[in-house]
Amino acid sequence: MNDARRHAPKGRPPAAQSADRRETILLCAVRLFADQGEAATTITQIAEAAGVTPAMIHYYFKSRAGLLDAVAQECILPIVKSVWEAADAGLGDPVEAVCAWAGRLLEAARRLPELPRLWAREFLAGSGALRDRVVPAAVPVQSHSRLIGAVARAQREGRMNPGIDPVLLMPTVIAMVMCPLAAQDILQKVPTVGSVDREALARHVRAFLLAGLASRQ
Amino acid sequence: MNDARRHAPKGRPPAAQSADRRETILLCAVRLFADQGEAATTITQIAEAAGVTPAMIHYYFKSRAGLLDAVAQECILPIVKSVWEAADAGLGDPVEAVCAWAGRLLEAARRLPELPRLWAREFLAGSGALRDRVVPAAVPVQSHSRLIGAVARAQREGRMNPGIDPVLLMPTVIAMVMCPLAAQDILQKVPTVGSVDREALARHVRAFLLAGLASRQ
Amino acid sequence: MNDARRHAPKGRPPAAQSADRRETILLCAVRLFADQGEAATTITQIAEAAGVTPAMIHYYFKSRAGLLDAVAQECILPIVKSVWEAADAGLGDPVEAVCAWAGRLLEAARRLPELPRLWAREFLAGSGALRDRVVPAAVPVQSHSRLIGAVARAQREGRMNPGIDPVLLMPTVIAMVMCPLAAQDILQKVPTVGSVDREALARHVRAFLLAGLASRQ
Amino acid sequence: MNDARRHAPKGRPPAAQSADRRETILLCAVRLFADQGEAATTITQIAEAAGVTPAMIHYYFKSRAGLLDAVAQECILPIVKSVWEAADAGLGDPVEAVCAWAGRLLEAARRLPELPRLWAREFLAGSGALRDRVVPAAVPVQSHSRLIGAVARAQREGRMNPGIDPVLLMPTVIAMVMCPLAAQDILQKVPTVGSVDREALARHVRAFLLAGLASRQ
DNA sequence: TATGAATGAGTCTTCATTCAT
DNA sequence: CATGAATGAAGACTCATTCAT
Repeated sequence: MNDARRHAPKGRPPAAQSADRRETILLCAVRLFADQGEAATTITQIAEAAGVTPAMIHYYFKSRAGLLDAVAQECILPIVKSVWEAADAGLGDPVEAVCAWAGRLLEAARRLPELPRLWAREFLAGSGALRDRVVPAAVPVQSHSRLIGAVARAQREGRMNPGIDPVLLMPTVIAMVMCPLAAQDILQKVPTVGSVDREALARHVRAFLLAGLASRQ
Repeated sequence: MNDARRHAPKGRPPAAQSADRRETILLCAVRLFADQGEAATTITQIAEAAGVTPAMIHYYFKSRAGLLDAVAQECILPIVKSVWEAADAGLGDPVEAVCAWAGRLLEAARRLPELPRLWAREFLAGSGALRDRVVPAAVPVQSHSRLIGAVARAQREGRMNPGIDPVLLMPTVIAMVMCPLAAQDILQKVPTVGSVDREALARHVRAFLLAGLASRQ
Repeated sequence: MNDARRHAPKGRPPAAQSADRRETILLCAVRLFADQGEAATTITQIAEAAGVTPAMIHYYFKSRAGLLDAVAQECILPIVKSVWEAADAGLGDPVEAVCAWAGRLLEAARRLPELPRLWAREFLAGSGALRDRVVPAAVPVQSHSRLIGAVARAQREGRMNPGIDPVLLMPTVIAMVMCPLAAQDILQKVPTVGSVDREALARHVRAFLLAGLASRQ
Repeated sequence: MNDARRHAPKGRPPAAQSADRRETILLCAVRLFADQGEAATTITQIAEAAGVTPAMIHYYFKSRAGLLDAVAQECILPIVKSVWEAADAGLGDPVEAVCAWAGRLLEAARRLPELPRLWAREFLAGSGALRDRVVPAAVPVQSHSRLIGAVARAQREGRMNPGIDPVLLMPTVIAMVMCPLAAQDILQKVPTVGSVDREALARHVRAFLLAGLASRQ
């Protein structure tokens, strides 16, 4: 039977198959969490979406909590953390730093299209099992504080719009990028809008930030 | 029923008591929905918070669906609709119109402090029993289209920042106002931030909008 | 409706009915635990035996653990503790004290016929959810130590069989009383035996103890 | 199979390895059954204790029932049956016959230390999958009846304590021997007791029986 | 008007068991 | 020989809902 395995000409080896199934389950879970919220999503729904039995999900993840752990650690946190990488670079020009940061947010949303909706439903406000696994590990307080400091300095030196509240800048930028993506299905119903074009959003945000953050004159 | 309450001769008038209890239940429901999400909130939790029995809630609202109807119709929609009132006025100066609109959003969040969190969790993205009762009735497609038109016209006439995407302006403004309020508990953990001051937010948003929407020069 | 209740001529009042049902559930649980062991008994089995739904059991006892708590606290411990009451009296004549103690064991088994089997299955040896709730609260180490001391003294003074190990006396007596009762269904299969007569057991144990504990001569 | 093992030329002979593993599984099963009861023990627990996979256990024993069969047939029944061997010898002096019988019980408990706890939990009372496999095959009704007859005769002839109930003698003796061993962990908590010494128990039981069964004077 | 009692449907979870490899 | 993967059946538990009182 070793031979049978060794000569098997095609078909993915069982290990890969199993890993794939795990991946599929995680992906379906993320999608359903983004659509309905984590609390409203049952293991059975995830199993159906992934084409497996509910018991299979316990086989891979031990429990619902284990699945949430895996979703947070493997699907969400790597993407979210990438947004903050290199966030400390280029603080000499805070406007450009913020624009770069917004660009990384957009890139994250491209890599994980469910991110904007997850962010809105699960992370932005309130409490929840998924939020507890993501938010504490995702907000780099130090980087944020450094940005706030750099903005305040630039304002004192007349290089930035003094009306901007440095403390509210970061949430404002996240909001500008994520909300239109999260609200796609609402915007699609507005006849003049249609689906949100990622390129158009990037241009819009950049134009808004450059004009809004620059010092007058 | 105001009359009934006014003329009630002695003791707590039963009608008023009943109306009060109904009010209390609705309020507690709104709070729990904002904190935990509608899907994660049980009738029993609402009953405990309101100091009544679960059966009482069915007595007043017939069913969970009935409670959601009442929350949407009586607590949320009146506030949300007020944001769009007079939205068509002053479209001659879209920048000022948008600023006024942002001001009405802030006022709505002052009257219903749970609104930003509800908006983030329940209305912005995805699906949900509460969302189905609020969003379709809350987005006035026509007003929105008129605003889009006015902005586009102002851009063609050189009166507004041409980099702004008229279609994305409205979601951007909602996001700027609501997200910092919804994310209060995250922001409070950033040491340099503390609680979000409504006045400061108003100034920040206005400064951002005036600078960001104005045409250069 | 108060009237309706007040004048209701027959039928047990609802409060009593509810308490009865609780009692019935506890009784059925004790019986099944004695027959099959606690670990092998499902909530559904108890519910069926009591003529209620499984959900009803959660309504009364919150959880399986809550049911076990109630069984231990309300059904078992009161009976078990009564065995040790007045155990310190009459230690001047340990033989008589032990006989009296055996009598209280028999009385306990009369009041709770499931006790011998519960004792054998759940309390005597090993581990188990029910045992953890009963044994620690049921063995009065001090009374036992005092008895051991009194026996040793009587042996030194020549008033008791010196071959008896004082430390093993108590387990021996419990065993002599409880095992024949616990093993009724085995003994019934021995043709010459039939069911164990409580009176006969009392006489047998007393005769055995009097002869076995007395000093020779 | 002994041959196969003996002549195996090199390495660990696979057959022996397999037989060892089987043995290990049975041993672990017996231990867990004694500790927790058969009903509370899962195949997975046994597999973990034995260092194999649950599937392995099915491979060796076909099913849970098969494992129970093997435990009963191979681990428990041989030991239990040895207690009754030669039980019919020496019935001329029932007191000595009973003492010898008690000695064989102690010997059985020495060879299978789990026996007292298994006896208490699984065999003494009630019902259970393991009990059904052991008890019917373990109680030799005829030998027991003969002992009962011999005791009654000795009582009529004035050679034994007439207060003893012949029918209850056998359960009494089993109880005296097994209970202190089964209850070791309770007795260890009594400060004056400590662990039960097998030698001391043997002397205690013999002294108790000799004095308790002898006719007065 | 108000509620304690009751329940069916559905959730998460565990377990013995099977099977392809 | 051995096991990782997979599952159906069953367990405890929760919840919205109903109803007699």
